[in-house]
Amino acid sequence: MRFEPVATVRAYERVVQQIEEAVFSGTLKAGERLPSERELMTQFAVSRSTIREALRVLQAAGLIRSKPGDPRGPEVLAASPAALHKSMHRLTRADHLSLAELLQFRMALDGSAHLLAAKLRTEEHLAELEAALAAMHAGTSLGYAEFSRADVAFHEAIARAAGNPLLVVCLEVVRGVVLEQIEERLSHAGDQDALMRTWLAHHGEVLQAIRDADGELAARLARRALYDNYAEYVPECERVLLHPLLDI
Amino acid sequence: MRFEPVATVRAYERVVQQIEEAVFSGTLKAGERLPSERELMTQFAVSRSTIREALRVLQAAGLIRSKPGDPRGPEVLAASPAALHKSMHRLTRADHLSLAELLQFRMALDGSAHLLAAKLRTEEHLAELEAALAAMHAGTSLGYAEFSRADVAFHEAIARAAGNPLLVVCLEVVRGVVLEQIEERLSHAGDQDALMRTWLAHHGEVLQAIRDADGELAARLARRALYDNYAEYVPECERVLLHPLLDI
DNA sequence: GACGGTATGCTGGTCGGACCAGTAACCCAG
DNA sequence: CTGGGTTACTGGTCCGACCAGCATACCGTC
Repeated sequence: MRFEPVATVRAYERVVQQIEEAVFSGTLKAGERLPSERELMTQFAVSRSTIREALRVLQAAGLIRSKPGDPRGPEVLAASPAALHKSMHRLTRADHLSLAELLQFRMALDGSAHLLAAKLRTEEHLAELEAALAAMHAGTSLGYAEFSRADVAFHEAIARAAGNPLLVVCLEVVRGVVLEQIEERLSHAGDQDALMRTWLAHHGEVLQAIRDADGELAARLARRALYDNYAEYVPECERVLLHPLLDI
Repeated sequence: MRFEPVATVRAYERVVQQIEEAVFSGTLKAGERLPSERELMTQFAVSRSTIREALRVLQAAGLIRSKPGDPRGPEVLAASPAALHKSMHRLTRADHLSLAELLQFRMALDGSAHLLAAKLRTEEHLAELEAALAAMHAGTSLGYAEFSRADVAFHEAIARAAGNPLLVVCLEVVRGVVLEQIEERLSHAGDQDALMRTWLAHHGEVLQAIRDADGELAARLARRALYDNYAEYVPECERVLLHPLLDI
Protein backbone atom coordinates (compact mmCIF):
# COMPACT_ATOMS: atom_id res chain seq x y z
CA MET A 1 0.00 0.00 0.00
CA ARG A 2 1.25 3.44 -0.95
CA PHE A 3 0.31 6.85 0.40
CA GLU A 4 -0.04 10.00 -1.64
CA PRO A 5 2.16 12.95 -0.72
CA VAL A 6 0.08 15.60 1.02
CA ALA A 7 0.04 18.81 -0.95
CA THR A 8 -0.91 21.89 0.99
CA VAL A 9 -2.90 23.92 -1.48
CA ARG A 10 -2.86 27.64 -0.84
CA ALA A 11 -6.18 29.45 -0.69
CA TYR A 12 -5.33 31.71 -3.60
CA GLU A 13 -4.46 28.68 -5.71
CA ARG A 14 -7.91 27.25 -5.30
CA VAL A 15 -9.37 30.57 -6.34
CA VAL A 16 -7.14 30.55 -9.42
CA GLN A 17 -8.17 27.01 -10.28
CA GLN A 18 -11.88 27.74 -10.06
CA ILE A 19 -11.73 30.90 -12.16
CA GLU A 20 -9.38 29.24 -14.65
CA GLU A 21 -11.78 26.34 -15.00
CA ALA A 22 -14.69 28.70 -15.58
CA VAL A 23 -12.76 30.44 -18.36
CA PHE A 24 -11.64 27.25 -20.08
CA SER A 25 -14.97 25.50 -19.83
CA GLY A 26 -16.58 28.45 -21.53
CA THR A 27 -18.71 29.48 -18.56
CA LEU A 28 -16.85 32.78 -18.73
CA LYS A 29 -16.33 33.98 -22.28
CA ALA A 30 -13.89 36.58 -23.51
CA GLY A 31 -15.17 40.09 -22.95
CA GLU A 32 -17.32 39.12 -20.02
CA ARG A 33 -16.62 40.49 -16.58
CA LEU A 34 -15.65 38.91 -13.33
CA PRO A 35 -17.42 40.07 -10.18
CA SER A 36 -15.60 42.81 -8.32
CA GLU A 37 -12.90 41.86 -5.86
CA ARG A 38 -15.19 42.62 -2.95
CA GLU A 39 -17.89 40.45 -4.43
CA LEU A 40 -15.46 37.58 -5.16
CA MET A 41 -14.27 37.87 -1.58
CA THR A 42 -17.72 36.94 -0.28
CA GLN A 43 -18.30 34.27 -2.94
CA PHE A 44 -15.02 32.48 -2.22
CA ALA A 45 -15.18 33.31 1.49
CA VAL A 46 -11.60 34.55 1.61
CA SER A 47 -10.07 37.92 2.24
CA ARG A 48 -9.42 40.49 -0.42
CA SER A 49 -5.66 39.95 -0.25
CA THR A 50 -6.18 36.34 -1.24
CA ILE A 51 -8.49 37.32 -4.08
CA ARG A 52 -6.01 39.89 -5.29
CA GLU A 53 -3.12 37.42 -5.32
CA ALA A 54 -5.25 35.03 -7.36
CA LEU A 55 -6.18 37.80 -9.79
CA ARG A 56 -2.52 38.75 -10.14
CA VAL A 57 -1.66 35.21 -11.14
CA LEU A 58 -4.49 35.08 -13.65
CA GLN A 59 -3.44 38.43 -15.00
CA ALA A 60 0.15 37.28 -15.38
CA ALA A 61 -1.17 34.28 -17.29
CA GLY A 62 -3.01 36.62 -19.63
CA LEU A 63 -6.46 35.38 -18.75
CA ILE A 64 -7.87 38.56 -17.26
CA ARG A 65 -7.18 42.26 -17.10
CA SER A 66 -8.35 44.69 -14.49
CA LYS A 67 -8.52 48.43 -14.76
CA PRO A 68 -8.77 50.62 -11.69
CA GLY A 69 -12.06 52.39 -11.28
CA ASP A 70 -14.00 50.29 -13.74
CA PRO A 71 -17.30 49.43 -12.04
CA ARG A 72 -17.82 46.46 -14.36
CA GLY A 73 -15.03 44.46 -12.80
CA PRO A 74 -12.05 42.59 -14.24
CA GLU A 75 -12.34 41.62 -17.89
CA VAL A 76 -11.93 38.11 -19.21
CA LEU A 77 -9.51 38.19 -22.12
CA ALA A 78 -9.48 36.13 -25.29
CA ALA A 79 -6.80 33.47 -25.34
CA SER A 80 -3.65 34.86 -26.86
CA PRO A 81 -0.08 33.71 -27.25
CA ALA A 82 1.11 36.73 -25.26
CA ALA A 83 1.76 34.64 -22.17
CA LEU A 84 3.55 32.05 -24.27
CA HIS A 85 5.63 34.81 -25.73
CA LYS A 86 6.55 36.13 -22.33
CA SER A 87 7.55 32.79 -20.83
CA MET A 88 9.51 31.95 -23.94
CA HIS A 89 11.26 35.28 -23.72
CA ARG A 90 12.06 34.73 -20.06
CA LEU A 91 13.46 31.31 -20.81
CA THR A 92 15.75 32.55 -23.54
CA ARG A 93 16.96 35.39 -21.35
CA ALA A 94 17.48 33.27 -18.27
CA ASP A 95 19.18 30.36 -19.94
CA HIS A 96 22.23 32.35 -20.97
CA LEU A 97 22.04 30.92 -24.43
CA SER A 98 24.86 31.59 -26.80
CA LEU A 99 24.28 33.41 -30.03
CA ALA A 100 25.22 30.24 -31.90
CA GLU A 101 22.46 28.29 -30.17
CA LEU A 102 19.92 31.00 -30.82
CA LEU A 103 20.85 31.18 -34.47
CA GLN A 104 20.82 27.42 -34.81
CA PHE A 105 17.32 27.36 -33.41
CA ARG A 106 16.23 30.22 -35.60
CA MET A 107 17.65 28.64 -38.73
CA ALA A 108 15.82 25.40 -38.01
CA LEU A 109 12.53 27.12 -37.32
CA ASP A 110 12.77 29.67 -40.10
CA GLY A 111 13.55 26.91 -42.56
CA SER A 112 10.45 25.00 -41.56
CA ALA A 113 8.38 28.17 -41.65
CA HIS A 114 9.47 28.96 -45.18
CA LEU A 115 8.87 25.40 -46.27
CA LEU A 116 5.35 25.41 -44.89
CA ALA A 117 4.66 28.87 -46.25
CA ALA A 118 5.64 27.79 -49.75
CA LYS A 119 3.49 24.68 -49.63
CA LEU A 120 0.43 26.05 -47.88
CA ARG A 121 0.25 29.69 -49.01
CA THR A 122 -2.93 31.05 -50.53
CA GLU A 123 -3.30 33.90 -52.97
CA GLU A 124 -4.06 36.25 -50.07
CA HIS A 125 -0.77 35.34 -48.46
CA LEU A 126 1.09 36.03 -51.69
CA ALA A 127 -0.57 39.42 -51.97
CA GLU A 128 0.38 40.20 -48.39
CA LEU A 129 3.97 39.19 -49.02
CA GLU A 130 4.15 41.33 -52.14
CA ALA A 131 2.78 44.30 -50.24
CA ALA A 132 5.38 43.80 -47.51
CA LEU A 133 8.15 43.61 -50.07
CA ALA A 134 6.93 46.79 -51.74
CA ALA A 135 6.92 48.50 -48.34
CA MET A 136 10.54 47.44 -47.90
CA HIS A 137 11.38 48.91 -51.28
CA ALA A 138 9.79 52.17 -50.26
CA GLY A 139 11.52 51.96 -46.89
CA THR A 140 15.03 52.00 -48.36
CA SER A 141 14.78 55.73 -48.93
CA LEU A 142 13.24 56.42 -45.52
CA GLY A 143 16.16 55.26 -43.43
CA TYR A 144 17.06 52.04 -41.70
CA ALA A 145 14.40 52.24 -38.96
CA GLU A 146 11.55 52.36 -41.44
CA PHE A 147 13.13 49.64 -43.56
CA SER A 148 13.52 47.45 -40.50
CA ARG A 149 9.85 47.80 -39.66
CA ALA A 150 8.89 46.68 -43.15
CA ASP A 151 11.35 43.81 -42.85
CA VAL A 152 9.63 42.61 -39.69
CA ALA A 153 6.30 42.80 -41.49
CA PHE A 154 7.67 40.55 -44.24
CA HIS A 155 8.87 37.99 -41.74
CA GLU A 156 5.53 38.04 -39.97
CA ALA A 157 3.73 37.57 -43.27
CA ILE A 158 5.82 34.46 -43.95
CA ALA A 159 5.07 33.10 -40.51
CA ARG A 160 1.38 33.75 -41.02
CA ALA A 161 1.46 32.00 -44.38
CA ALA A 162 3.03 29.00 -42.68
CA GLY A 163 -0.07 29.03 -40.52
CA ASN A 164 1.38 27.75 -37.28
CA PRO A 165 0.97 30.05 -34.27
CA LEU A 166 3.63 28.21 -32.30
CA LEU A 167 6.11 28.78 -35.08
CA VAL A 168 5.13 32.44 -35.21
CA VAL A 169 5.60 32.99 -31.49
CA CYS A 170 8.89 31.14 -31.25
CA LEU A 171 10.34 32.88 -34.27
CA GLU A 172 9.26 36.27 -33.07
CA VAL A 173 10.79 35.74 -29.66
CA VAL A 174 14.07 34.28 -30.81
CA ARG A 175 14.33 36.95 -33.47
CA GLY A 176 14.03 39.63 -30.81
CA VAL A 177 16.59 37.96 -28.58
CA VAL A 178 19.08 37.59 -31.42
CA LEU A 179 18.70 41.26 -32.25
CA GLU A 180 19.17 42.19 -28.59
CA GLN A 181 22.46 40.33 -28.56
CA ILE A 182 23.93 41.93 -31.65
CA GLU A 183 22.22 45.28 -31.97
CA GLU A 184 25.05 47.31 -30.56
CA ARG A 185 27.44 45.63 -32.97
CA LEU A 186 24.90 45.94 -35.76
CA SER A 187 24.52 49.70 -35.42
CA HIS A 188 28.25 50.02 -35.92
CA ALA A 189 28.00 48.18 -39.21
CA GLY A 190 29.18 50.59 -41.82
CA ASP A 191 27.20 50.29 -44.96
CA GLN A 192 23.52 50.15 -44.08
CA ASP A 193 22.67 50.87 -47.68
CA ALA A 194 24.36 47.71 -48.89
CA LEU A 195 22.71 45.81 -46.05
CA MET A 196 19.28 46.92 -47.14
CA ARG A 197 19.97 46.00 -50.73
CA THR A 198 21.15 42.56 -49.70
CA TRP A 199 18.02 41.84 -47.70
CA LEU A 200 15.81 43.19 -50.43
CA ALA A 201 17.35 40.90 -53.01
CA HIS A 202 17.07 37.94 -50.66
CA HIS A 203 13.42 38.58 -49.87
CA GLY A 204 12.71 38.84 -53.57
CA GLU A 205 14.22 35.42 -54.17
CA VAL A 206 12.29 33.96 -51.24
CA LEU A 207 9.03 35.38 -52.48
CA GLN A 208 9.63 33.88 -55.90
CA ALA A 209 10.32 30.48 -54.38
CA ILE A 210 7.17 30.70 -52.30
CA ARG A 211 5.19 31.72 -55.36
CA ASP A 212 6.57 28.67 -57.16
CA ALA A 213 5.62 26.52 -54.16
CA ASP A 214 9.25 25.42 -54.01
CA GLY A 215 9.46 24.84 -50.27
CA GLU A 216 12.91 23.30 -50.22
CA LEU A 217 14.38 26.26 -52.06
CA ALA A 218 12.62 28.81 -49.84
CA ALA A 219 13.86 27.01 -46.74
CA ARG A 220 17.40 26.83 -48.04
CA LEU A 221 17.40 30.51 -48.97
CA ALA A 222 16.11 31.47 -45.54
CA ARG A 223 18.72 29.45 -43.67
CA ARG A 224 21.49 30.67 -45.93
CA ALA A 225 20.45 34.31 -45.47
CA LEU A 226 20.48 33.98 -41.70
CA TYR A 227 23.91 32.42 -41.81
CA ASP A 228 25.34 34.96 -44.22
CA ASN A 229 24.11 37.90 -42.21
CA TYR A 230 24.66 36.78 -38.66
CA ALA A 231 27.41 34.16 -38.65
CA GLU A 232 30.05 36.86 -38.49
CA TYR A 233 28.94 37.64 -34.94
CA VAL A 234 29.35 34.02 -33.89
CA PRO A 235 32.75 32.96 -32.56
CA GLU A 236 34.50 30.98 -35.24
CA CYS A 237 34.73 27.79 -33.25
CA GLU A 238 30.94 27.70 -32.77
CA ARG A 239 30.05 28.26 -36.38
CA VAL A 240 30.33 24.56 -37.05
CA LEU A 241 27.07 24.19 -35.12
CA LEU A 242 25.28 26.02 -37.89
CA HIS A 243 26.74 24.18 -40.85
CA PRO A 244 24.58 21.05 -40.71
CA LEU A 245 21.57 23.27 -41.34
CA LEU A 246 23.10 24.70 -44.47
CA ASP A 247 23.83 21.46 -46.26
CA ILE A 248 20.24 20.35 -46.67
CA MET B 1 6.32 66.59 -32.22
CA ARG B 2 4.80 63.45 -30.79
CA PHE B 3 3.90 62.56 -27.21
CA GLU B 4 4.35 59.19 -25.65
CA PRO B 5 1.28 57.52 -24.18
CA VAL B 6 1.44 57.69 -20.41
CA ALA B 7 1.55 54.24 -18.92
CA THR B 8 0.65 54.02 -15.26
CA VAL B 9 2.98 51.40 -13.93
CA ARG B 10 1.72 49.65 -10.85
CA ALA B 11 3.98 49.48 -7.85
CA TYR B 12 4.06 45.69 -7.82
CA GLU B 13 5.08 45.71 -11.48
CA ARG B 14 8.16 47.73 -10.73
CA VAL B 15 9.05 45.31 -7.98
CA VAL B 16 8.64 42.43 -10.44
CA GLN B 17 10.82 44.15 -13.01
CA GLN B 18 13.65 44.81 -10.59
CA ILE B 19 13.75 41.28 -9.22
CA GLU B 20 13.34 39.80 -12.70
CA GLU B 21 16.25 41.87 -13.92
CA ALA B 22 18.39 40.73 -11.01
CA VAL B 23 17.65 37.11 -11.86
CA PHE B 24 18.28 37.46 -15.58
CA SER B 25 21.45 39.47 -15.20
CA GLY B 26 22.86 36.79 -12.95
CA THR B 27 23.01 38.97 -9.85
CA LEU B 28 20.68 36.43 -8.29
CA LYS B 29 21.61 32.88 -9.18
CA ALA B 30 19.50 29.76 -8.89
CA GLY B 31 19.46 28.42 -5.35
CA GLU B 32 20.11 31.78 -3.78
CA ARG B 33 17.56 33.38 -1.54
CA LEU B 34 15.59 36.57 -1.76
CA PRO B 35 15.29 38.69 1.34
CA SER B 36 12.19 38.02 3.39
CA GLU B 37 8.97 39.78 2.47
CA ARG B 38 9.32 42.11 5.42
CA GLU B 39 12.84 42.95 4.41
CA LEU B 40 11.87 43.51 0.76
CA MET B 41 9.09 45.76 1.99
CA THR B 42 11.61 48.17 3.50
CA GLN B 43 14.03 47.89 0.58
CA PHE B 44 11.38 48.69 -2.02
CA ALA B 45 9.55 51.05 0.33
CA VAL B 46 6.17 49.51 -0.37
CA SER B 47 3.73 47.56 1.74
CA ARG B 48 3.81 43.84 2.20
CA SER B 49 0.68 43.36 0.07
CA THR B 50 2.50 44.92 -2.86
CA ILE B 51 5.55 42.75 -2.28
CA ARG B 52 3.38 39.67 -2.06
CA GLU B 53 1.59 40.41 -5.32
CA ALA B 54 4.96 40.82 -7.00
CA LEU B 55 6.20 37.55 -5.55
CA ARG B 56 3.02 35.81 -6.74
CA VAL B 57 3.68 36.96 -10.27
CA LEU B 58 7.29 35.83 -10.13
CA GLN B 59 6.19 32.52 -8.69
CA ALA B 60 3.62 32.03 -11.43
CA ALA B 61 6.41 32.71 -13.93
CA GLY B 62 8.48 29.99 -12.31
CA LEU B 63 11.30 32.26 -11.23
CA ILE B 64 10.98 31.83 -7.49
CA ARG B 65 9.37 29.56 -4.93
CA SER B 66 8.52 30.38 -1.37
CA LYS B 67 7.86 27.95 1.42
CA PRO B 68 6.06 29.01 4.57
CA GLY B 69 8.21 29.11 7.65
CA ASP B 70 11.54 28.98 5.89
CA PRO B 71 13.73 31.59 7.56
CA ARG B 72 16.02 31.72 4.53
CA GLY B 73 13.43 33.46 2.41
CA PRO B 74 12.06 32.75 -1.07
CA GLU B 75 14.26 30.62 -3.30
CA VAL B 76 15.43 31.65 -6.74
CA LEU B 77 14.76 28.78 -9.13
CA ALA B 78 16.75 27.60 -12.10
CA ALA B 79 15.21 28.41 -15.47
CA SER B 80 12.73 25.71 -16.27
CA PRO B 81 10.28 25.14 -19.09
CA ALA B 82 7.45 24.64 -16.63
CA ALA B 83 5.96 28.08 -17.25
CA LEU B 84 6.27 27.58 -20.99
CA HIS B 85 4.52 24.26 -20.63
CA LYS B 86 1.72 25.80 -18.63
CA SER B 87 1.03 28.62 -21.05
CA MET B 88 1.11 26.21 -23.98
CA HIS B 89 -1.22 23.92 -22.10
CA ARG B 90 -3.58 26.81 -21.48
CA LEU B 91 -3.57 27.74 -25.14
CA THR B 92 -4.46 24.22 -26.18
CA ARG B 93 -7.27 24.15 -23.67
CA ALA B 94 -8.61 27.42 -24.97
CA ASP B 95 -8.78 25.76 -28.40
CA HIS B 96 -6.31 28.13 -29.93
CA LEU B 97 -3.88 25.34 -30.63
CA SER B 98 -5.07 22.29 -32.49
CA LEU B 99 -3.43 18.89 -32.36
CA ALA B 100 -2.51 19.35 -36.02
CA GLU B 101 -0.58 22.51 -35.24
CA LEU B 102 1.15 20.90 -32.29
CA LEU B 103 2.18 17.94 -34.41
CA GLN B 104 3.28 20.17 -37.24
CA PHE B 105 5.50 22.07 -34.85
CA ARG B 106 6.82 18.89 -33.32
CA MET B 107 7.59 17.35 -36.68
CA ALA B 108 9.53 20.44 -37.71
CA LEU B 109 11.49 20.58 -34.47
CA ASP B 110 12.07 16.86 -34.18
CA GLY B 111 13.32 16.74 -37.74
CA SER B 112 15.85 19.45 -37.06
CA ALA B 113 16.86 17.82 -33.81
CA HIS B 114 17.54 14.51 -35.52
CA LEU B 115 19.44 16.23 -38.29
CA LEU B 116 21.66 18.05 -35.85
CA ALA B 117 22.09 14.97 -33.71
CA ALA B 118 23.29 12.94 -36.69
CA LYS B 119 25.77 15.59 -37.77
CA LEU B 120 27.10 16.66 -34.39
CA ARG B 121 26.96 13.50 -32.29
CA THR B 122 30.04 12.27 -30.48
CA GLU B 123 30.90 8.72 -29.46
CA GLU B 124 29.53 9.44 -26.00
CA HIS B 125 26.19 10.40 -27.48
CA LEU B 126 26.10 7.21 -29.51
CA ALA B 127 26.80 5.17 -26.41
CA GLU B 128 24.04 6.97 -24.56
CA LEU B 129 21.60 6.33 -27.37
CA GLU B 130 22.50 2.66 -27.47
CA ALA B 131 21.99 2.38 -23.74
CA ALA B 132 18.58 4.04 -24.05
CA LEU B 133 17.59 1.67 -26.83
CA ALA B 134 18.68 -1.31 -24.77
CA ALA B 135 16.58 -0.02 -21.88
CA MET B 136 13.60 0.12 -24.21
CA HIS B 137 14.24 -3.44 -25.27
CA ALA B 138 14.28 -4.48 -21.64
CA GLY B 139 11.18 -2.35 -20.98
CA THR B 140 8.99 -4.27 -23.42
CA SER B 141 8.60 -7.07 -20.96
CA LEU B 142 8.00 -4.74 -18.01
CA GLY B 143 4.81 -3.17 -19.26
CA TYR B 144 3.96 -0.04 -21.16
CA ALA B 145 4.74 2.42 -18.36
CA GLU B 146 8.33 1.25 -18.05
CA PHE B 147 8.73 1.17 -21.82
CA SER B 148 7.39 4.69 -22.08
CA ARG B 149 9.94 5.93 -19.58
CA ALA B 150 12.77 4.44 -21.61
CA ASP B 151 11.25 5.94 -24.73
CA VAL B 152 11.39 9.39 -23.18
CA ALA B 153 15.02 8.79 -22.26
CA PHE B 154 15.81 7.98 -25.88
CA HIS B 155 14.18 11.17 -27.09
CA GLU B 156 16.06 13.18 -24.51
CA ALA B 157 19.32 11.58 -25.57
CA ILE B 158 18.66 12.62 -29.15
CA ALA B 159 17.90 16.16 -28.08
CA ARG B 160 21.08 16.24 -26.02
CA ALA B 161 23.10 15.00 -28.97
CA ALA B 162 21.63 17.80 -31.04
CA GLY B 163 23.10 20.07 -28.41
CA ASN B 164 20.59 22.89 -28.47
CA PRO B 165 18.90 23.60 -25.14
CA LEU B 166 16.11 25.62 -26.73
CA LEU B 167 15.32 22.73 -29.01
CA VAL B 168 15.33 20.38 -26.04
CA VAL B 169 12.96 22.53 -24.03
CA CYS B 170 10.52 23.19 -26.84
CA LEU B 171 10.42 19.54 -27.82
CA GLU B 172 9.90 18.47 -24.25
CA VAL B 173 7.04 20.88 -23.79
CA VAL B 174 5.25 20.17 -27.03
CA ARG B 175 5.75 16.46 -26.53
CA GLY B 176 4.01 16.71 -23.17
CA VAL B 177 1.15 18.74 -24.57
CA VAL B 178 0.62 16.32 -27.46
CA LEU B 179 0.49 13.39 -25.08
CA GLU B 180 -2.00 15.23 -22.86
CA GLN B 181 -4.31 15.68 -25.81
CA ILE B 182 -4.32 12.07 -26.91
CA GLU B 183 -3.56 10.10 -23.82
CA GLU B 184 -7.13 9.08 -23.10
CA ARG B 185 -7.50 7.89 -26.66
CA LEU B 186 -4.06 6.31 -26.51
CA SER B 187 -4.80 4.18 -23.47
CA HIS B 188 -7.77 2.70 -25.31
CA ALA B 189 -5.50 1.62 -28.13
CA GLY B 190 -5.72 -2.11 -28.23
CA ASP B 191 -2.41 -3.65 -29.05
CA GLN B 192 0.22 -2.05 -26.89
CA ASP B 193 2.57 -4.88 -27.73
CA ALA B 194 2.53 -4.07 -31.43
CA LEU B 195 2.94 -0.39 -30.57
CA MET B 196 6.07 -1.06 -28.58
CA ARG B 197 7.53 -3.22 -31.35
CA THR B 198 6.86 -0.48 -33.90
CA TRP B 199 8.62 2.16 -31.85
CA LEU B 200 11.51 -0.14 -31.13
CA ALA B 201 12.05 -0.82 -34.80
CA HIS B 202 11.83 2.85 -35.63
CA HIS B 203 14.31 3.87 -32.95
CA GLY B 204 16.70 1.23 -34.23
CA GLU B 205 16.56 2.72 -37.71
CA VAL B 206 17.04 6.21 -36.36
CA LEU B 207 20.04 5.17 -34.33
CA GLN B 208 21.61 3.58 -37.38
CA ALA B 209 21.10 6.75 -39.41
CA ILE B 210 22.63 8.83 -36.65
CA ARG B 211 25.54 6.45 -36.43
CA ASP B 212 26.02 6.85 -40.18
CA ALA B 213 25.83 10.63 -39.76
CA ASP B 214 22.99 10.59 -42.28
CA GLY B 215 21.09 13.62 -40.95
CA GLU B 216 18.55 13.83 -43.75
CA LEU B 217 17.56 10.21 -43.28
CA ALA B 218 17.30 10.54 -39.50
CA ALA B 219 15.13 13.63 -39.88
CA ARG B 220 12.89 11.96 -42.42
CA LEU B 221 12.49 8.88 -40.25
CA ALA B 222 11.60 11.01 -37.23
CA ARG B 223 8.97 13.04 -39.05
CA ARG B 224 7.52 9.95 -40.67
CA ALA B 225 7.28 8.14 -37.35
CA LEU B 226 5.43 11.03 -35.75
CA TYR B 227 3.02 11.14 -38.64
CA ASP B 228 2.43 7.41 -38.72
CA ASN B 229 1.75 7.20 -35.01
CA TYR B 230 -0.22 10.34 -34.34
CA ALA B 231 -1.89 11.43 -37.58
CA GLU B 232 -4.82 9.15 -36.91
CA TYR B 233 -5.86 11.42 -34.06
CA VAL B 234 -5.85 14.48 -36.32
CA PRO B 235 -9.10 15.29 -38.13
CA GLU B 236 -8.74 14.23 -41.73
CA CYS B 237 -9.14 17.71 -43.18
CA GLU B 238 -6.23 19.02 -41.13
CA ARG B 239 -3.81 16.27 -42.02
CA VAL B 240 -2.81 18.15 -45.13
CA LEU B 241 -0.99 20.57 -42.84
CA LEU B 242 1.45 17.81 -41.99
CA HIS B 243 2.16 16.57 -45.49
CA PRO B 244 4.65 19.25 -46.56
CA LEU B 245 6.93 18.07 -43.78
CA LEU B 246 6.87 14.51 -45.05
CA ASP B 247 7.94 15.19 -48.62
CA ILE B 248 11.38 16.50 -47.78
C1' DG C 1 31.70 15.30 25.49
C1' DA C 2 27.95 13.56 22.49
C1' DC C 3 23.12 13.55 21.88
C1' DG C 4 17.96 14.53 21.69
C1' DG C 5 14.47 17.45 22.77
C1' DT C 6 12.84 22.12 23.48
C1' DA C 7 12.56 27.19 23.14
C1' DT C 8 12.81 30.98 20.16
C1' DG C 9 12.71 34.12 16.53
C1' DC C 10 11.87 34.36 12.34
C1' DT C 11 9.23 32.99 7.98
C1' DG C 12 5.20 32.98 4.66
C1' DG C 13 -0.17 32.66 4.45
C1' DT C 14 -4.31 34.82 5.61
C1' DC C 15 -7.34 38.12 7.51
C1' DG C 16 -9.76 42.68 8.26
C1' DG C 17 -10.05 47.38 7.84
C1' DA C 18 -8.79 51.79 5.83
C1' DC C 19 -7.85 55.44 2.35
C1' DC C 20 -7.20 57.20 -2.33
C1' DA C 21 -7.59 58.15 -7.35
C1' DG C 22 -10.17 56.93 -10.96
C1' DT C 23 -14.09 55.31 -13.82
C1' DA C 24 -18.83 54.72 -15.77
C1' DA C 25 -23.31 55.45 -15.39
C1' DC C 26 -26.89 58.24 -14.07
C1' DC C 27 -29.41 62.45 -13.63
C1' DC C 28 -30.59 67.01 -14.23
C1' DA C 29 -30.13 71.62 -16.19
C1' DG C 30 -29.86 73.83 -20.42
C1' DC D 1 -31.38 65.93 -27.18
C1' DT D 2 -27.15 67.26 -25.38
C1' DG D 3 -23.50 68.32 -21.75
C1' DG D 4 -21.65 68.50 -17.46
C1' DG D 5 -21.62 67.37 -12.84
C1' DT D 6 -22.81 63.85 -9.15
C1' DT D 7 -22.33 59.50 -7.22
C1' DA D 8 -21.50 54.96 -6.11
C1' DC D 9 -18.30 51.70 -6.62
C1' DT D 10 -14.01 50.11 -8.61
C1' DG D 11 -9.03 48.57 -8.24
C1' DG D 12 -4.34 49.96 -6.03
C1' DT D 13 -2.00 50.55 -1.90
C1' DC D 14 -1.20 50.73 2.85
C1' DC D 15 -1.33 49.14 7.80
C1' DG D 16 -1.63 46.03 11.68
C1' DA D 17 -2.66 41.59 13.29
C1' DC D 18 -2.71 36.51 13.95
C1' DC D 19 -1.41 31.76 12.84
C1' DA D 20 1.27 27.58 11.68
C1' DG D 21 5.67 26.14 10.31
C1' DC D 22 10.66 25.89 9.76
C1' DA D 23 15.91 26.35 11.40
C1' DT D 24 18.71 27.12 14.62
C1' DA D 25 20.61 27.71 18.96
C1' DC D 26 20.21 26.44 23.42
C1' DC D 27 19.99 23.22 27.23
C1' DG D 28 19.52 19.27 30.09
C1' DT D 29 20.35 14.33 30.00
C1' DC D 30 23.14 10.49 29.56
